[in-house]
Amino acid sequence: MIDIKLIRTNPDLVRENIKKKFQDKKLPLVDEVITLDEKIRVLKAESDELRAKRNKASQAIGQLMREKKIEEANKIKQEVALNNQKIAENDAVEAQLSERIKEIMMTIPNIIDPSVPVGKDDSENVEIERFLEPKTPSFEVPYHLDIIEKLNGIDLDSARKVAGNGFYYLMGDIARLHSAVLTYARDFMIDKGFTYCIPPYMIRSNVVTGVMSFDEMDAMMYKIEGEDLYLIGTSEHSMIGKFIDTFLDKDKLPYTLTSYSPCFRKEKGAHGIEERGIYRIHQFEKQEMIVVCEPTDSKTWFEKMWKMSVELFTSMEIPVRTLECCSGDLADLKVKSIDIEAWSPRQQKYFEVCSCSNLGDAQARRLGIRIKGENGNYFAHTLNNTVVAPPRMLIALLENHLNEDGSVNIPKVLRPYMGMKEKIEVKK
RNA sequence: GGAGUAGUACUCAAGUGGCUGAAGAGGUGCCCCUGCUAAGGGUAUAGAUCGGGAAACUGGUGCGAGGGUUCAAAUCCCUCCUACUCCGCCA
Repeated sequence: MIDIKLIRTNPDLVRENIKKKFQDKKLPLVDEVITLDEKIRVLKAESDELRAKRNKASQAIGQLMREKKIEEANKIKQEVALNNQKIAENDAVEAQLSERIKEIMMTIPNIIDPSVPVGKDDSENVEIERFLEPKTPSFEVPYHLDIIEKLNGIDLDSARKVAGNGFYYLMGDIARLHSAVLTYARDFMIDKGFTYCIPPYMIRSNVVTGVMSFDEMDAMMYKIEGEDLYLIGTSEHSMIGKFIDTFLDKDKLPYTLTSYSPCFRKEKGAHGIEERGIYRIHQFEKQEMIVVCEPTDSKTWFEKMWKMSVELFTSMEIPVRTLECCSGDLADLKVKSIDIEAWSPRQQKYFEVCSCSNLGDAQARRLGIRIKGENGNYFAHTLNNTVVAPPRMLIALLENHLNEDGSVNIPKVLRPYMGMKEKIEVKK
């Protein structure tokens, strides 16, 4: 959500930005919101004046009542009643206008960073840099489910019976590896100076509507029956919710948090063949990082954050590349975003495992996250990035460390979390 | 889950319909007096947010949140949230 003042003072910048994002349909909205904004301000001024009149009249009535001049008071009462009718009418129109303005403002995209490449969709995202040499094993790498099954690491049949499609039992060493990745990633982030946090896994509806649109909510969130509670789709929901409608102390910034949570998603809609197994599921676990900082620091944090992801993955000996989101593929709230993609030896291509985003002040404006400044308050900048999201990242791990006999090598950094085991062996 | 009490500005706190956008105190800023491990006196300072104005300034909203009653609500009514105490239940 951008500042409506920006539209008042620099509508061309906003229009340019919309064009860069190939959302030309939205161009008329700029003019509409300008007109509505003018209308509502005129109306407000009128209402304010009427209210001022009423306040004065009410005071006068009080004065007269004290002096027991009841009749005079009653006369003024009648006038005020008329006044109030007009106020009520104005209020109704005002509510309508402001709702439409809000609706529009929610859809007008955030101003993207000048460094963001212009492009229509994800096909025009730009590869930035590769880290570690992508491997091409001499043998055929099976689908991740087959790798895991051969290691007795998963029971989908029982899961389907117990909870339905989209759930899993991870078993034995695979389950342990899953936890090891999370624990290692947690410690990695703590070493980077982030504060570890376990947030609520359910949130109230007012937080949900604060962090996403109705359509997103409908497509993703599970509601608890009979309660005003939803299961979180990512800990970002709880973590950003932590800051809704708050004033932050300048000297406590930046907030650098790394949170663990299970994530629950409905995942409505059809899924492709490549999304079988544990790629897209209703329940998974994730370590996340978020930063709330001074506006002047967000660019620096953005660079630091995606580099942390790269470092984390390369430390587990998984080749990755960074891919910059082009203007058209960038979500409306984002200023800039970089995906980290891990190498899949089976598919001989990279696939997304992390997404690092700088939201500028758009999210903070929408949620009322402000910093107390010496000369007035201003909105903070917010950023978020995946640390690791197993089981998905497990796919990358297993494929990259697979041996021809079906066993999987455990990267050195994970061994302390795996009882110093070096390998997960195929069970006979 | 049941019963009770409470939620006012940076903090504590007064306030049961108009004279309260908020007494009083603490805190903080400045000044004075005094002088030694202190204290006293004076004075200033009220947040947030949306408007108008070049500015001085000025209008609206605002007393946990949202509704309602009224010419007028911190004050009365309803719903919700939070905290505390007691009871019940339970990892």
